[in-house]
Amino acid sequence: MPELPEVETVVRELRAHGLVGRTVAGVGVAWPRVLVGDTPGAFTRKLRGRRIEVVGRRAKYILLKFSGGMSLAIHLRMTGQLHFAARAAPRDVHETIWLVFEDGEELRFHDTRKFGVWKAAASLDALLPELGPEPFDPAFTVKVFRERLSGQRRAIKTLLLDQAFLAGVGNIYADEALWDAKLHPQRRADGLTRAQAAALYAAVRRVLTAGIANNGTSLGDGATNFARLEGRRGGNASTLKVFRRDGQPCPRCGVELRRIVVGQRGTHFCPRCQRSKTP
DNA sequence: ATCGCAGCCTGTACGC
DNA sequence: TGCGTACAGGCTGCGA
Repeated sequence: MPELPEVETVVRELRAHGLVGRTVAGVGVAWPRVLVGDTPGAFTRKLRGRRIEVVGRRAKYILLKFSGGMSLAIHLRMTGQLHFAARAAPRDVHETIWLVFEDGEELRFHDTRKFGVWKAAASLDALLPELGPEPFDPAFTVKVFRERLSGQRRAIKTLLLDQAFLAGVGNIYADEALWDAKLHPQRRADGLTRAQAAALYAAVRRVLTAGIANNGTSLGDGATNFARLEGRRGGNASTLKVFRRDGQPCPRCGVELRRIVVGQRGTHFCPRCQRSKTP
């Protein structure tokens, strides 16, 4: 569920809570598969005794850099949530892994669907898959975006969701950006005009910026929705124009919004504003 | 290169 | 109310 704005929100809150400077005294693992490729023992040996020096983000990964050149990547996937707790506080059944700090507090990972992943390694290359540019990297200009689009025959929405093409965009913000740019989700990516590519570039940044400003998007109120640190909810849902609003009127033209499937993902758009599949 | 599908899990919403 | 089914914001691996 979490996309770039949601992960960025969590990262900022981790910093604000004072995660930097903590030293790992131990690791608790209730669901070993969260570690993918490491046993709990091997994982613990990588982190124990190390101090957290930097808390950052790359794509949808939370990155913790530790003393001695070790890094930890956390991917929240669909339902991952982080929260701090006193060591003695009771554990929820959905808590799959936690760091124990020397000060007695714990950073706990609550993950209902258990898709989330924690991975530790000395190099970022070993930690992260191939990832496209960060949408807010100054080097990621509209020119770069256009160059990356060329030769891409896939549907534009599929491309926006491809983390190797562009990092951080997920289903919500892809739909919102395409509506903003007035582009049909199934348009062939290399068929966009110069102006359309520029509009999409701006739209992606605009919807992500709004998402961050509103601390992410939380929908509904079940246990499977995005929550910020400590279970707080993001406020961006009220700004969404099309996502999961099929059947309701388009905020721009009033026509009923529709839902289709593109690349096996639910896709929401306005059949009037976002018209042609082909230029 | 690109596509579709299964799989990883559990909770929620909806139809009957 | 209960039960079955579809669906979910992510990603990977596989075969075609």
